[in-house]
Amino acid sequence: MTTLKDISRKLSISVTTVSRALNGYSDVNEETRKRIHQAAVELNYRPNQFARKLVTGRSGLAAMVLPDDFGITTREIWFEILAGLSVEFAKHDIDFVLKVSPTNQIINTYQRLIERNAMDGFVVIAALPKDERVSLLARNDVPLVLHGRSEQVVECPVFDINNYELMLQSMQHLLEIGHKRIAFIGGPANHGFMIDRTRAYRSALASGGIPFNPDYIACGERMTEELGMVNSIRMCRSGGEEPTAFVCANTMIAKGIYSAMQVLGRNIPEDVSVVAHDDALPEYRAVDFRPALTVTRAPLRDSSRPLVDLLVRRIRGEAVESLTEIQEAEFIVRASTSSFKSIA
Amino acid sequence: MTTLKDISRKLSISVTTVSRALNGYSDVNEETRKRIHQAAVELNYRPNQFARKLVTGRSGLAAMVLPDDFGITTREIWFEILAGLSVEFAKHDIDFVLKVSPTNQIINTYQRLIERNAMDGFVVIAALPKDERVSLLARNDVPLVLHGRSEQVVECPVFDINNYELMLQSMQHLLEIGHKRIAFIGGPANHGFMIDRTRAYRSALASGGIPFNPDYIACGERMTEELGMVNSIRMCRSGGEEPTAFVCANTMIAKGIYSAMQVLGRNIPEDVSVVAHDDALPEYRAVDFRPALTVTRAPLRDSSRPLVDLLVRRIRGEAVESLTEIQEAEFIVRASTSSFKSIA
DNA sequence: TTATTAATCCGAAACGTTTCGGATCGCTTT
DNA sequence: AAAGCGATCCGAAACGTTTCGGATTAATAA
Repeated sequence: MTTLKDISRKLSISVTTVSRALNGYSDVNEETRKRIHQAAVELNYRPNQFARKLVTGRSGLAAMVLPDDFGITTREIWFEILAGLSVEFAKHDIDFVLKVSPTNQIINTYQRLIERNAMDGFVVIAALPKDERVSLLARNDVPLVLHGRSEQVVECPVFDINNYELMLQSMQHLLEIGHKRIAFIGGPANHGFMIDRTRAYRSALASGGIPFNPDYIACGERMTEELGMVNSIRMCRSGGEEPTAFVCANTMIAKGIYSAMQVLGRNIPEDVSVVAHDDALPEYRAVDFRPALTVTRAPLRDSSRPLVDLLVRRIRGEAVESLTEIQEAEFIVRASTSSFKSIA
Repeated sequence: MTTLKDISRKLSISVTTVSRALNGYSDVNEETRKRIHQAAVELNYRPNQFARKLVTGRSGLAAMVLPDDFGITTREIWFEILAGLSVEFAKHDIDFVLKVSPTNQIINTYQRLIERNAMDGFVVIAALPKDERVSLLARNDVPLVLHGRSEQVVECPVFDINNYELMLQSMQHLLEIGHKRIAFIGGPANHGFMIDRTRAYRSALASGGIPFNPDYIACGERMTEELGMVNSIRMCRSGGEEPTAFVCANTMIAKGIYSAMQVLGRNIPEDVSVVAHDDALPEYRAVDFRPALTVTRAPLRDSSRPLVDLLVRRIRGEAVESLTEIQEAEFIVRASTSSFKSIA
């Protein structure tokens, strides 16, 4: 392995200057900088990360820790996130380490990692309103970026999609085309994105002059096909008035509703309209639904870059105030929604 | 952060002795070792990984690099593997780093990682007969463990399931209950596990006195439901004699066949038997198939521990010869196979 | 002419560990 | 009494970087 000293020897230039040349300091002559760079590529020099860490305190490592029961969603989704983060971090020369921990020991795992002081930063997914992970990291001055918003006033960079707005769009669309009995099937009620969307759901109802009906809202720990299936069936069979439209927190839930409607002999969109939020997973393409699914679309893949950018800027010491990014979703009307005609 | 020097100062003992005490060397008095340990926990001492790496050459990091098109299988499966590896490595105090790389740049990615010299070892999944990744790593003396067997005589630890044997078991079962037209739907033909299974497939046919029919074998790049669906339909519609049994490389393919048979109006197991190999993914439980699926079972999760054990032992310098582990699959007969009665 | 300044360079210390090569001391052998 | 030995400890160097605080030189300003 070639070191700074090797380059220094070859060129009869001090190690200091070699280091400063390679790190782009201004107090080295352009001419010698060129020679040094050339020698560096000739000798195939790679800085030793560990020597560097020892003196700078940076490790070139960022981590994410996930629960071994995979929390709110499925393996595919987690993998989608992981893959995106890995390639984005690589662009910044940061290695991405994955920690899977028993669900009830997540906090301990963070604690140990913090003590070891081996990570430059963390990405924290699926924010809770009062998130213990966030407060622990922040308290220890460990950089983190949060996906989803947390109620805490704690200072940390945040990336999120505009959950309130996208729910509003879906609702307004359904209201405009005449729906009055609109159900919402979503994820765990305590998560930030669900709070925002529920707020938007109720506010849209209110502005449409429609009273809120608690039977028309369903929350589940895991946003899967099954959740969509059982809840839509339950709502349609409860004896009261059936919903004429469903808003789903993701496309998997929508898929479950599609199956349920088939079983119940209802047609989409003639009998019931369906709208979903679409993370744009390759496995669940909204355009491939039959009928094609109307969605608010915000590809999960697109969140990787802002997440790592924010984290990297935080690690570099940028002020937290400037490190917030909210992404708008795109509203795409397809064939799964149509105006409601009372068949009375 | 507390360092060796802090402990040394507090106890008026040299840094050397503190280090040697903590690392379990024999030339330190039991009495002082106790005092040192106690001071270490009191001060909440954690060794600085980077200082250690600088002198020992070990980093406490292991990596896996995967293609961004997710190669032969699905995201769920990759995630299952990743999660298992992460928790197993953690037991050895090794951080698991995930690298996702464009498929055509995999080798470059390895190259860079090797040059940086920042990883203690790699786990390489889905062995090819002549695996460039393996030869590159081995040539550079970087420890690796291989999942699946590679033809190369290169020295590296290997973990695999006994693909030849499990295929033999499936085939013998089908032959015993009278099947003669047995199809095999599997993954990419160039992968080690497919070579082994195809060999077993043909050898079982031969020992049953049945000629090999190339129309009864189908290989695909990705072992998905779709693959099972289109190939089983194709085989049943090709005009020749339909297969009476299918052997599938995994349960997803089997699921595809189930759908196909339903579409074609064939009943399982009355008209056609189905056997699959089962990686025991929680999402595709063979017992939940209707009818329940006969399988050779070898949970993917169970491979994590042997994989990291082998790698860790290799990193510690154990001789490669002793580092091979082949796991047998369990054969479980369920309702998807029944004896073939010619309806002539 | 002398003092100032800008442009370049460099020596040495520091980061926290491990490890090599002794040193010390009290006992046992000769 | 001298030599040898085992148990226990330690000083100092080394790993490869970064960075602080100058040093040198030549050009510019006074």
